[in-house]
Amino acid sequence: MTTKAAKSEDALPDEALALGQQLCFAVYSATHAFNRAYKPLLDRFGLTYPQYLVLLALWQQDGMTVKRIGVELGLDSGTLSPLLKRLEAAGYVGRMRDPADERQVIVSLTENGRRLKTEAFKILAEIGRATGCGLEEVGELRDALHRLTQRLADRQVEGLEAD
Amino acid sequence: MTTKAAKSEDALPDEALALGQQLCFAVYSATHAFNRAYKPLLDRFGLTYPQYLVLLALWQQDGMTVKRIGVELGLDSGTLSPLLKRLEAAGYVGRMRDPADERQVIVSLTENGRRLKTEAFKILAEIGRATGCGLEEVGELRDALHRLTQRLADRQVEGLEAD
DNA sequence: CAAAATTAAATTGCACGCAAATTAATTTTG
DNA sequence: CAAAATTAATTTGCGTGCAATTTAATTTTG
Repeated sequence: MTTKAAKSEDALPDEALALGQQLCFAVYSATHAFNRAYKPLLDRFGLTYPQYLVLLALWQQDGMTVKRIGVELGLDSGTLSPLLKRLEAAGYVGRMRDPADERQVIVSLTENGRRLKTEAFKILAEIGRATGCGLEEVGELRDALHRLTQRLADRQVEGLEAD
Repeated sequence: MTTKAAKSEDALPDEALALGQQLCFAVYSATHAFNRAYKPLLDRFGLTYPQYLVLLALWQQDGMTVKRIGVELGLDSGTLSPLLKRLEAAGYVGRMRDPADERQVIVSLTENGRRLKTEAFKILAEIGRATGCGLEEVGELRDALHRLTQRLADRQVEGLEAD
């Protein structure tokens, strides 16, 4: 025990830094686990998980702008532009400039994209089984994560002026 | 309501597909929120979040092989090799072939890398504040996520033979 | 109303994350 | 013990994510 770091800092024990103790790592790992679980289900349709998220958003509200989709998913145009181009190439969505405001691009489901919605319910059920959680447990965990995300995001906004 | 998809499939209502209802999306969003929260804290050291995870692992157990780090973090060598090369270039770790088994590469903290551990306690405290959760709440959420991750991973392994 | 500021997408550059192929070393086995 | 199989890293290729820049269109202002 030659390294007795941070003893006077916060009285945090060494184990506080252990990976298994970190909430952020638990979230990080769960994200990857979900990605791996979705992959074989989405591969059949040539979709990636983020592309699937875009379709989820469009199934709820078709004809959104790139900007709006970005707000829904928390992604910027730097991520969405090439992703949407691939979704278009795959034949699931179409893109066209809004005649009323040529800056905006409206993304709409194609017939194929709409058809896929039926399959999504099966994917949803499959993933639901894989999580092995009851509906109530899923709901609680989901809400707790939403609250956590919100608090982290709030900090970001405040932090622009604070120390 | 022209699209009445999946009515007979699982009796799942349309809202079941809403982004806000998805546990996977809640996890996905939380991961990004953590990334954004860590970014300004890690930028000062020229570190990315995954690089920071590697350091967390090495602070617990120095001198691990690439393979072993991959097991701890759930990453493969395709991700770790270039990441470790950057950590080495930044002066936080050194890499050398294991003389006893030349296939393996042992990753060790440099003096600089060890020194950074002290800062990590401050980062940890800062993030802890940003989450705005009590220790108990963090612990419960973390454990629930670990259980979820485990169940998803189990499915992956089984799924190799099952339908 | 024209110049300046703002906004929406797209583009560029960099770092994951993963699959697949490659290389080199070790272990298994015939 | 030599050939075959296995293992550990690296490399390559592709799709995110995000910061920063660019381009084009719209809104604000002087």
